[in-house]
Amino acid sequence: MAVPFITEVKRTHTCGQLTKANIGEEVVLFGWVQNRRDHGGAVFIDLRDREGLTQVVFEPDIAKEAHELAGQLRLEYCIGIKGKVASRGTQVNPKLKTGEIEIKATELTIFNRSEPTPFLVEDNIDTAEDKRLAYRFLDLRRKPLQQSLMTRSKMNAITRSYMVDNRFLELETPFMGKYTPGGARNFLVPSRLNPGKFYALAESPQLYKQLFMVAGFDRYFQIVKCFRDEDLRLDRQPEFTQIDVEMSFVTQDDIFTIIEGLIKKLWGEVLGIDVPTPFMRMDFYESMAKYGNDKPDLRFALEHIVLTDLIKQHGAGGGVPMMWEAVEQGGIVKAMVVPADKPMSRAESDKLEEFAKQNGAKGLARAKVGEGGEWTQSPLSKTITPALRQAINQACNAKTGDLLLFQFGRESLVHTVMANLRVHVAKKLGLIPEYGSGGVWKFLWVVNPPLFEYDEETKTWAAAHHAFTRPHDEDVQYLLTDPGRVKCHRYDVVLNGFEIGGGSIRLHDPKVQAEVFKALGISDEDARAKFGFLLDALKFGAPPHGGIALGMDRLAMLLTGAESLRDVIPFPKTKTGTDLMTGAPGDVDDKQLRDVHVRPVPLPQK
RNA sequence: GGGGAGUUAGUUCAGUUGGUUAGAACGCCGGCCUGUCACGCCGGAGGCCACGGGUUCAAGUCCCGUACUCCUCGCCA
Repeated sequence: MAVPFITEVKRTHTCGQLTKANIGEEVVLFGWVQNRRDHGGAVFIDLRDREGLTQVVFEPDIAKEAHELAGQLRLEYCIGIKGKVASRGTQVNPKLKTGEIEIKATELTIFNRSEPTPFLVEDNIDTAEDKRLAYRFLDLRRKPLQQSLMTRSKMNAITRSYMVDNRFLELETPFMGKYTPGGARNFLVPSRLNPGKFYALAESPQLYKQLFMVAGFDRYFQIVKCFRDEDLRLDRQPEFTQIDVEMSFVTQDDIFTIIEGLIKKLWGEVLGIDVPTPFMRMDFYESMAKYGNDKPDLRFALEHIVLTDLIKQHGAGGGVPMMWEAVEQGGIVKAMVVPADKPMSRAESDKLEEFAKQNGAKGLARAKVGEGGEWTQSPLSKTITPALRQAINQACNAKTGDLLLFQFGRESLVHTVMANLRVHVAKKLGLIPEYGSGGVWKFLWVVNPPLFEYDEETKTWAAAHHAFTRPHDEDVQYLLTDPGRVKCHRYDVVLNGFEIGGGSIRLHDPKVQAEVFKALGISDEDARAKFGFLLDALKFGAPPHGGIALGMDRLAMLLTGAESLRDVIPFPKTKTGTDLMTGAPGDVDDKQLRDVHVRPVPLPQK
C-alpha cells in the first residue's frame, strides 16, 4: 500500500522546474515544507528545494489518505510527494517560476518531521546574526544563501575551465609550512613528532608558487584556502579562499590581460554583464591623493583636494593656525566638497563630525560657501584671510551652497579619515547605485606603489608588500640612498572600493635581491635563516616570473550583492573568530596537550 | 589593544518622568474552513527583561562591572 519513496519511486523533477509544458505528467518531488495553507478541505503546501518552490495541493476527493496526512505537515518537514501536474487556470502566482502549475498530490510521505525552528526559514530574514550562525544549517536553507553558494560553485567551475584553457596547471601546495616572519600573524600547529616545534598555516602559497616557477611549471593556479590570524572585518575571515596565480616569462601587462579575461568571463557567465577591458589604471599616489586609500570606489566622485602646498604658501599668515601647524609638523591638509545640489542639514554635517571622530579624527572642520565665496557655519571663517579662503575655494572649485570638509594632521590619519568620510558621505547622499538595479562595476588597477614603507615605531624601512617584489629598474639606484622613492611592480585590482586581488612581478635577480635585503636591514644570515630555500632556488636559473591572487570570497560577495563575506561562506566565523555552531575554538584535554608538547599559560588576573 | 552600538517570549520589536498582572506581530498548540499563495476566523500556551553587583520604599527602566554579537581604528607583506 505504502508507496516506496526513494527506493523505487525516484525524484523526477526539482521544485524549480515544472511549467505548463508539463501539465498532465505524473511527477515525484522531494523537498521541505516552506509554507502551508490548510483550508480543511484543501491543503496547500509550498514545497522547497534548492531550485525553487512548487505548490502542492492535497484534496480529499483525489487522495483521501494523503490529504489526511497533509494535515499534519508543518514548516520544514522533509517530505516526498507524487502527483499530477495541473494547470492553475487563472490563479497563477507570478512570483514563482512554477507559478502556472501545481501538483495534485496522490501520495505523500513524511521523511522527517521538524521541531519548530529557532527562526523562520524565509528569504528576507531579520534574525540576529549570532542566532543564524548558531543554526547555520537552517540559515543555509534560505534562498539567498543557497544562491550565493551555488554561484560560488559556478565561479569555481568557470575559473578552472578558463585557467586550464589558458595553459595553467592546478597544483597544490601545503597548508602546514614553515613560519616566515613578516606579514600577517600565523596560526600555529604544534608538531607531535617534533617536540617544541610548530608548523604555520599558510597565509598564502606565495613562496611555493614561486618554486613552481623555478621548477618550470610555467603557469600555475590554485583555488586555495589561506589562513591569517588577524582581527576580522565584514570583508575579512581568518580562513578565506584565493584564486592564486603565478606565471613565468611575463610582464605586468601579461598578468593583467589574463586576470581581466577571467573577470570578464566570471561577470559574463554569472551576471550576463559585459565588463569592458582593459581596466583603467591608476597610479598609487594619485589614488592616495584623490581617494585617501589604494582601493578607491570610482562609482562616485567626491574626490579629495590636497591643500598642503596651498597652506604652505600662505604660511602662518593664512589665518588658520591649526592647518599651518599640521603642515609645519610634516602633516597634510585635505578637503572634500559636498556639492550644493545634495544639500546637507546642519544636523547631518554634525553627524559627519561624529563619524570622523569615530575614525580617529580630532574633529571635522567645515565651511559652507556663501554667495560671494564667504564661509559660514564655520569657526574657520573668523580667522582665515580672504586670500587663502579664495585660494581654497578655487582649488576645490567651490560653488555657492557647497559644504567644504577639512582634515589635517598626520598623513596616514588624514587619508584614512577622509577615505572613510568619502564613502560615508556617498552613501548618505545616495550616490552609490544599488546592486541589481543597474549595478555599476568600476574595475581598476592601482599600480606603481612604493617598494618600502617607513615604520614610525621601529624607525626602519619595511617591505610594503613582501621582500621579493621587483623594483622599477630606474629606481634600483635609490635602493640604499633614498628607499622611499623606489616604486615597484606591484598591483592591486580594485572593484567598487574593495581590493579584490593583488600581486607583483617577483625579484629574480640575486644581486638586486641582496640590495633590497640590505635596505631592509636584513643581514645575509637573517635572509638565509628566513628565506633560505627560496634564495637557493633563485640561484639555479630561476625564470622571470610574477603573479597575483584574487580574493574569491570578496569576488563572490560582490558578484552576488551580499553585504558581508559571511553571506558567501558556508560556515563563517564571528568577529572574534569563533564558530557559534560548533563552539570552535574549544578546549582540549590534557592528554592531547601533552601529546603535542603544549602547556597553556594561565591568563593574567585582572 | 582603542572607540561606538546592541542584548526584553522561539523570532523581530514596543515598553512613558523608576510605580499594580511586561505588550504586539510572526511562529507554536487546539478548533473551524475546498482555491490559498503574507490564506482567514475563534481559543490557548509561552518571559530569572544576557549575567553579577549597586542606588531606591520600589529597577526591564538609573549607576558600575562581566559575557556575547555587530560596526570601526590599529592590524591584515
